[in-house]
Amino acid sequence: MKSEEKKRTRLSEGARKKQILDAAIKVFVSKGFHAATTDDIMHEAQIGKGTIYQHFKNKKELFIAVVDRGLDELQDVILSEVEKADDPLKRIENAIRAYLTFFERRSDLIGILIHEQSTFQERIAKRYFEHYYGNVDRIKQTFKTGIAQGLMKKMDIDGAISVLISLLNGQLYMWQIEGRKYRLSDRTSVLLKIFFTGIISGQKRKKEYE
Amino acid sequence: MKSEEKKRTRLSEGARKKQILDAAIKVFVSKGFHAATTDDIMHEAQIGKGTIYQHFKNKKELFIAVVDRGLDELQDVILSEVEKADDPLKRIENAIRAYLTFFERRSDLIGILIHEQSTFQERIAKRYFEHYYGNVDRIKQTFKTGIAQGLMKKMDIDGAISVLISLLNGQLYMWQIEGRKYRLSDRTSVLLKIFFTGIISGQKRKKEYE
DNA sequence: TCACTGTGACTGACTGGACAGTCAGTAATG
DNA sequence: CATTACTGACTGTCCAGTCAGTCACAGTGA
Repeated sequence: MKSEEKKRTRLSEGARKKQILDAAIKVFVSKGFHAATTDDIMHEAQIGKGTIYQHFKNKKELFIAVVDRGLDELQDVILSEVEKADDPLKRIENAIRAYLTFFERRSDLIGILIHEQSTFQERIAKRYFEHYYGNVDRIKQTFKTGIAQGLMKKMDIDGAISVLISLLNGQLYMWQIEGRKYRLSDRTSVLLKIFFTGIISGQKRKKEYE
Repeated sequence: MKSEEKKRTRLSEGARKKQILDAAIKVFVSKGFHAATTDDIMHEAQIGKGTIYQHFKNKKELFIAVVDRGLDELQDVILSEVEKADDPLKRIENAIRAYLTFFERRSDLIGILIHEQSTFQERIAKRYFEHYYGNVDRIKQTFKTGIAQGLMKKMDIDGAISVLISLLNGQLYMWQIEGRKYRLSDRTSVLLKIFFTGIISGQKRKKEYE
């Protein structure tokens, strides 16, 4: 344990930043924002502490950068899946599937995203919603089309989208705190069924709520 | 500002504990767990720092006690509302309304609950679910009855409950990070409508998902 | 009714440890 | 050789938790 090579290397801006982000997400995931120390991150990345501060103003900015990278990835995946269909219902279905599949693969991001919002509320909310509403506007358009085509009920669109997003976020949330003991994507079918057709059976009682 | 009375008083176990919890929730709400210091809490409660440690092992235990008190309140409210109806659909409706109304009134608890789970995951999850599943078992029974009576579709009950809980938690979550700019209970009607009857209009497309 | 006293609830200045961020020095690279 | 990316020991700050001392109050007996 003594003959440590101290191979100091120089890297391009981008490569070094990626190296730090990769190390940072590992550490943030395993320890959480507050318990994670910059020393942990520097060891994980096998670089000096000062190097971190050449690329990121402080620990918080580094954390935000980690989150941003994740949100960008998510947005890309959803957009590309949604575009594979024209039918509004299929588009919504694709978005839901893409969302759950993405986080099944990148479950490390869940804790990070949840944590971010609870800790940095004000400052982050805005940026988060820029990301978010980029997608929301598209979803809204899809709903309008669906209603115009008579495929969906006339409804409070903002409310319905809020319900959908809540549903998806809530699913991540529960999956996470229950210890991910089932496959997230196994919930897709109940989720779709309920969101599309509800839980009530038969027309009579339905009328009360429509 | 100099002639401060230092009225040292003695209180019963219960009264002192309540005093500390009341001060603690204020401070935790306004600053968050990490930024809140025991000094803040002691000033808010107008007691000495040591007194806190006579009643709570450490800052974390104090935080958990704050959360516990909130969860107990919630459980009481929901139970009493649910029991006002016999019809399974009405029971579910009552639970949903009670949940949203409760948090509209006690919105301070939302941030606390969200934060808790993201920060203390493992340790807390168990206790949280003890609380939670106390209600979940009851909900499950209600679903079974509803299905037996032919009011609800035959479905994956665990999945459906998970969807409902996700939906509700997700709503709190979004309401919170969007800055509570609408009335939470204004979402009740869309939420009920979708959960009970879905978004699809007309029988044809519905069949694909039922 | 009052004075005295023992108990333990209460206090807050202090301590020890942790950790973010700095900066003087080191060495890789052109 | 000059430049500058890189390093990590060091510093200043912050704060949870402690504990030696203080004082409110109940109990006791005169």
